[in-house]
Amino acid sequence: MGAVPERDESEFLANYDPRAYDPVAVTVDVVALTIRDGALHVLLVRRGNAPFAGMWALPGGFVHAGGPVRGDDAEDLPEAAVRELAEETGLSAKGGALGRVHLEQLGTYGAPGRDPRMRVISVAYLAFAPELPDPEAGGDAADATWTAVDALGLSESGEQRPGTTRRLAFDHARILADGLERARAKLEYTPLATAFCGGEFTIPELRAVYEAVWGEELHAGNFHRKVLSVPGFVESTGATSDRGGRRGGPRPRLYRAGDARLLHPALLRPSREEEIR
Amino acid sequence: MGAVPERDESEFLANYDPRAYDPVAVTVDVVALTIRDGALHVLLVRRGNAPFAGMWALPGGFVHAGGPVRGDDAEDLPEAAVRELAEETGLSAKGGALGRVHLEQLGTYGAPGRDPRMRVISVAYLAFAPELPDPEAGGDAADATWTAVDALGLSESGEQRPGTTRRLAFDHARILADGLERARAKLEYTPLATAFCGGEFTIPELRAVYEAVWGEELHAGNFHRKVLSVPGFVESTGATSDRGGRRGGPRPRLYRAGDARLLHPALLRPSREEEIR
DNA sequence: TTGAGTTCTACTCATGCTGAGACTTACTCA
DNA sequence: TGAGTAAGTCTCAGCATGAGTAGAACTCAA
Repeated sequence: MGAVPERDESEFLANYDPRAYDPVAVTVDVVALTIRDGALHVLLVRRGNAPFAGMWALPGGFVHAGGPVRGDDAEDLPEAAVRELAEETGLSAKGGALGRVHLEQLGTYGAPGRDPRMRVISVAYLAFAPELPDPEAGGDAADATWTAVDALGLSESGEQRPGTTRRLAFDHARILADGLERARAKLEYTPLATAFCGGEFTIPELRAVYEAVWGEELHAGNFHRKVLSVPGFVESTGATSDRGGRRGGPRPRLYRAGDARLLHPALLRPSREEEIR
Repeated sequence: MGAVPERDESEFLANYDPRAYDPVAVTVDVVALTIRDGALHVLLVRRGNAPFAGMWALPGGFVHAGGPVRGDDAEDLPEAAVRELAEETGLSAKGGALGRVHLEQLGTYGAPGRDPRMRVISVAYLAFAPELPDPEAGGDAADATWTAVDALGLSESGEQRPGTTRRLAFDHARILADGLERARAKLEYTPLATAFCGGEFTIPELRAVYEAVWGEELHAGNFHRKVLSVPGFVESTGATSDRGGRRGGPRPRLYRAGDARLLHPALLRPSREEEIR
């Protein structure tokens, strides 16, 4: 990063042969999450090509490395993640529906044998999106849909329970489980729940995000107090929603995301005794 | 992960040519941290070969992919991290000094141009170690030492301040900065500070770990109360240290790590107002 | 040997955050 | 129009925290 190579490195580089090593491929896979109908959904594509043709998978694909074969189109890892998301779903990357998604690196999965073709190292990304239009399949994907996470029968250990109809290819069940756990944790100490909402939202809508991701009901009054008391979490627009709740109740006020990057104090999920040991 | 390939995949795999893509290399780099003389130290090696020969770097190297060139020695990513750590430092991996280190994945760095040789994707690991013997250089390393983190002049943005003598190769300053921030955060909500101590330790020793990593003095009384009140953080051995503090004071009692995996409630670092916005 | 200085451990107290519940008000739907 | 629902505010008890005090045990130097 800004460091200057030594003098005699040019000679070294001229004689360097990358083909002297065993080949490895690098892919990106994206765990894209959104809230639909009050439930957490993940974007899945149906694989059109081998391996695992016909099974469901996270959107993703090979990183453009840049080099002699395909030309000098080297792309950075987050770029590759956005490109794959756009290609396989038909959603437009810049300014379009994907413009406002939060994207962060989740982890890298590289166990030998996880891809039958060759040694593949997959860098997984996690995306939080407000409600997006239905995707259109493209690229390698035969189909692409938002799928309710609950319908995938994921256990905490990263496997799908027997009897689940929509089975995931590769080690994507493990990656998705890790992504969900990361999302649950991030809601505690960052304001990223607002990334699931549109530009303006109500506190009950924000609470619905927490309830969908954590799978738990929260105390409405305490949640309200907490959100307003954490500095920079939300800021008031002064406006009021034009409708009350679905089944009655007064019209909630509208807020937008504040400028905080961390919630302090954090908004901890209730009772996680099981996870502590 | 347990999924069975479809019937006609064998034909597909027989015709698959991994060389049809631009070559990418995958490396692992390790941010190995320990406490020496009350200060946080990181393991650095002096590069013996180009690129960046003579500069300091995190221990690391290429992952053995397995395949036709080098033989079927495919290794998983954490394995590669432990192997590189052992090779470049002379510390023995299994049962030896490296036997009790905590290892976790930190993140993956793959910007085009970060390595002048070719497109290199580096998977970084973070290791927490109790006080280890001085390393012996090996492998590609011309030298290997524990270096005080404070001496590297790292800014929060992941760059070295001008005037720092020991300059880091590649984007290793960025990786190290990310590793330090991860370590600081992990001490808050996990009992991993105990991984910096030996098998038995005193509460003042544990406090010294927190103070070294956070760079802040803690209130001794409150720290003591907190550590003992969090369930599963430490358990008593019943024994007492055979010496008081360096400059006086009663002999502290000895504890060992408990069975908790998360601290609840967390042990938050004081006053981070700056980091919130 | 003694005394000054240090530190472990335990305690107190004020403050602030949290969970649980009650209550008022405003809205939807039948 | 009335029953049911939910937003927003409030109260109260319990717990965790930060800050300070105090006693006892130890090291080190005079």
